[in-house]
Amino acid sequence: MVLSKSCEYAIRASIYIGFQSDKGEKVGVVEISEAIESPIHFTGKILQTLSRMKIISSSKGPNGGFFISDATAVYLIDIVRALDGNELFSACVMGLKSCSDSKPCPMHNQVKPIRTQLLIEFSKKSVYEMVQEYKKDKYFLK
Amino acid sequence: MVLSKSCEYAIRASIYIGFQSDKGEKVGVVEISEAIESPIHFTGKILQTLSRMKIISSSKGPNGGFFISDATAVYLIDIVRALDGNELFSACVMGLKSCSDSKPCPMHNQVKPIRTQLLIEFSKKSVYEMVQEYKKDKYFLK
DNA sequence: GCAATAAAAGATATTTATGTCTTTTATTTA
DNA sequence: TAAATAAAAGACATAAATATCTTTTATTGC
Repeated sequence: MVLSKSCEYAIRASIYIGFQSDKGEKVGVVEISEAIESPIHFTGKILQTLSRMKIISSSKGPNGGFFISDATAVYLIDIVRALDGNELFSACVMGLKSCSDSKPCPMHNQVKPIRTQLLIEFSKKSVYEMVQEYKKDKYFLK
Repeated sequence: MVLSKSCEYAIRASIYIGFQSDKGEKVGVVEISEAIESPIHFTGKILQTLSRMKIISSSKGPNGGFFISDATAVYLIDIVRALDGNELFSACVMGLKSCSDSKPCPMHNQVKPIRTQLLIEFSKKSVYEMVQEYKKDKYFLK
């Protein structure tokens, strides 16, 4: 798989939170996990991570919940890096310790532009944009 | 990570086996795992899989070992598919069950050409080619 | 202050991937 | 046929990812 399950849930949760924030609403973990079809408690953990990473915000207590103050400022790449780190864009395809630009593995140079492209696409896509598309029913979150 | 550890080891093992086969030699799992710096018994399992999948060949008994009869006929994509399946090229980035060409997730259309490109590169690279580069000391196997 | 709410945090469980060890089977050579 | 060799197969162990459950902390409204 390209991204971990945690990361997949994180992306979907961020979109749903962004969608609710767009309406001025905060949203709790139960509603989120129902909306994106993910395990509740596991989702809670992921939201904690996203919160610590300042990707989403949260408030406790009644009328509390998760929200995103500025979805135009959060990009897909931020979520991916927060959950899965940068490996996808940097680790050698063959798992070689010795692989580098100066001693490249057989796939190094072929994979490099592909990764760059993936990084570019992930960097271009904001949560805001994904929320707008979601509002237009262009896709589901499960 | 892009590929599983099993798959990384499988690629490196295949190259080393191809390298030995090129010299007309069969090679055992102990030598392979030393050459590619991988856990011996785990490597044994992976070689069994590659063997079942007809990617490499093996013979038991004295002077037995693993070999590749025609390295020009084995491509990187074959090894990747044998160990990791086709997910890397097909599974939805966000893990959506509903994602498809007609109801694409926000990254579907951006990721599609990238995956196609990765598939093309994996399909172009033969074990033979990787062995030739290895013979020229262009890279290490660990 | 008290009760209710909801996230944060911690402990535990399950599953999957990774790794190890032992036994079995096939082959070769003497 | 017996001994040695090496892969195949099976059982087991460990680590990491995924998932669940319980307790704690912060906040709100009464």
